[in-house]
Amino acid sequence: MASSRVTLRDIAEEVGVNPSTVSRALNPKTRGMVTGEIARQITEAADRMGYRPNPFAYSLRTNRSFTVGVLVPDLTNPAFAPIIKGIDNVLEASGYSVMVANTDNVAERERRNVDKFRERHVDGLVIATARRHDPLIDECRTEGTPLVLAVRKTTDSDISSVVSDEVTGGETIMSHLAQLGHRRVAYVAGPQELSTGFERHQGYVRGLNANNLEYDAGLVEFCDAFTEEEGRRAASRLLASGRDFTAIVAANDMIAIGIYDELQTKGLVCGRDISVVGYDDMLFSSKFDPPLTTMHSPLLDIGAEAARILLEQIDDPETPPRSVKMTPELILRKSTGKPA
Amino acid sequence: MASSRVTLRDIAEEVGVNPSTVSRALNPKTRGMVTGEIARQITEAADRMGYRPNPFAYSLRTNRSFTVGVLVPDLTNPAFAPIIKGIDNVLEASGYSVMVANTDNVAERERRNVDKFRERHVDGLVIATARRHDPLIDECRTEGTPLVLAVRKTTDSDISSVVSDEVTGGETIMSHLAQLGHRRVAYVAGPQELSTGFERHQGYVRGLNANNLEYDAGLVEFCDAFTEEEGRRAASRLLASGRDFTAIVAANDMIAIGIYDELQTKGLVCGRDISVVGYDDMLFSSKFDPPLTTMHSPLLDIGAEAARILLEQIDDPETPPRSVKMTPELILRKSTGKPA
DNA sequence: ATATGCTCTGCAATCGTTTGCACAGACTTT
DNA sequence: AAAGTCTGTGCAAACGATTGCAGAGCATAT
Repeated sequence: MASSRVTLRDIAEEVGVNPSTVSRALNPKTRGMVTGEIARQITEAADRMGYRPNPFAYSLRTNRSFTVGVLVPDLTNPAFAPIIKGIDNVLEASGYSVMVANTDNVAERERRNVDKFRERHVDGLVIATARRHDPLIDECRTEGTPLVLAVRKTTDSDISSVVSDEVTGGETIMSHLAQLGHRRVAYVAGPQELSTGFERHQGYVRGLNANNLEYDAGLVEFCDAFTEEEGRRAASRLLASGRDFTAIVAANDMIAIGIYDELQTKGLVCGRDISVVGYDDMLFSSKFDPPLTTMHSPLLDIGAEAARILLEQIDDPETPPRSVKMTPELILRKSTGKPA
Repeated sequence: MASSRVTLRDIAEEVGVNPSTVSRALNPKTRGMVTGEIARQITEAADRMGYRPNPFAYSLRTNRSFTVGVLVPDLTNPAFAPIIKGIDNVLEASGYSVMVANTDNVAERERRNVDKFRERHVDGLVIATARRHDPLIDECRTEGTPLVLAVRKTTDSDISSVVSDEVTGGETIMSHLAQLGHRRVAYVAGPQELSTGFERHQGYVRGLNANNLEYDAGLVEFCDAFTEEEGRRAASRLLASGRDFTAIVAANDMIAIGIYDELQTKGLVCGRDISVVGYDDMLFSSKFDPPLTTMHSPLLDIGAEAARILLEQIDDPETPPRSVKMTPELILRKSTGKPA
């Protein structure tokens, strides 16, 4: 009675009709074609016999796999895991399965996995690894499988994406700091080839202007990656520069942690001697020492929305690309205060 | 030149042979059957034309999908994400794709997803949601798809699993505490229907004995889930009991965090007034306030090893079940100290 | 009464592989 | 030289669905 041993043919024999009739009866779209009573018998038999369509046969015939591929730089990074969860939640409800691939930020692995996804004929792709200029994404687009970018987008606007409004996020942070009285705030930027890194930095600059603070190139340091270690090094450079500042804003929470590390080794206490603000509000950022003031990115929602758009696109490939921008929210905690 | 438009038949026509010959030439196992020169021409043509086998056709014929399903309670939980990453790493290298499903600890969702995996004919399953007595797992076993349990296992020993040595882990923690001079240590246990919760508690009891400390039922509180909130409540009960103790060991880091919360609201300072130890050494446990002394669970390795065993089992279904136990490692940080 | 249309079902092809079987030709063996 | 391997290839049948097409049966319109 168990696994998909029972086929359309079995049911057909049971009921005494042709397999094609069974197929039609079981497919909602064609069910109307078959006589009510027969259709009833067929579904009854199918249930009784425990019929489960063979997905390979189905896919071979239709070229649909009810599968989508998800590409992330790091499954274990709290700034990405929620995205996958959001995707999984909506896709599971729609009967899709999600295949994930971890790329550790290496382009070659990204390409390899996208190729694998394509070979497997996934119905769609959600990619969270995009660079602002990304040949891989270009290929994907021209190649034609539905695609939506999550969190990180390309400069290209005619491709679906769902991200958070990074620049106003960055701007808001600056206003918060300005309001507290900070005049000289340093910035530890993320990789500029990523939209997140780029736009958050843009937000910083705008925030400076909006609050009549002047831009000082000596106050911004760039990281090659969104990592603790990079953050620590940047903070170290900042501190060593001898420049004067009362706050540091980080391009994300991971970098902020690195800043925490460096401040601590230098004997500075964050929140009192100097303010620090992060970005993303990733898991446990409220548990750090001190709890981190940060901009909340609605990652779960981003994932869910990306999945929804992808489904639209799968259902109707003619759907024009759609880009949505979620709004982040400032979370005030203990790492910021009035300037010392 | 692009997607899998080119089939065996195309190559066959190009080279002037029968598709079956092409199939044999391209399959390493049967390549020897075909004349060297022809085989060479075939691979050359295949490369040139960009041949990619159609996975659906392959799977339909062979019933192999080169896909494995992974079931976890929570993708975003740092105590699970690394497992998936470990699995993904080894499976990716072997050409498999991994499908993940998030179950949020709800049995019905576990079943639904396992069913889905089966319908999709995954070649194997790794499950990280098992309860000690788990009907779903029993079914899986009798049903026959290769299966390995990760982190959480059933009481059943004839089923492959890879876990960490929880009881000696728990025991070691107690020895550490005893060595510091603690005589009365409380325990906040995890769900007893999970092997982790159960065995870690067992380790606690053994550790008590090993160090000539007596068991006091009033000093152990049970949690219904490995969550911060449950931990907080348990700590609250403990504190309210009026009992005397100088340390609390938590069944995992999440619970430990909850304990931190409660201590803080009660004005107790962890590491000085009272010691706390966690379990798992999940991401950021070194960043908490204070940095958490905890038992490191080699989650990445567990995932990787689970994947390896699964591959063995897939390659040869007759392989007897294998259970491996990884050894955890105590990480000393700031949350433990001499009794106040 | 014939023509026309409509509804339902069956036939058979197809998707792209793999693989058992038959067989042709060459190579041993006696 | 006849008989018996052995090798390499092709043929065709699966695997289990979907779907265009044809036609049977019946009702309606002419």
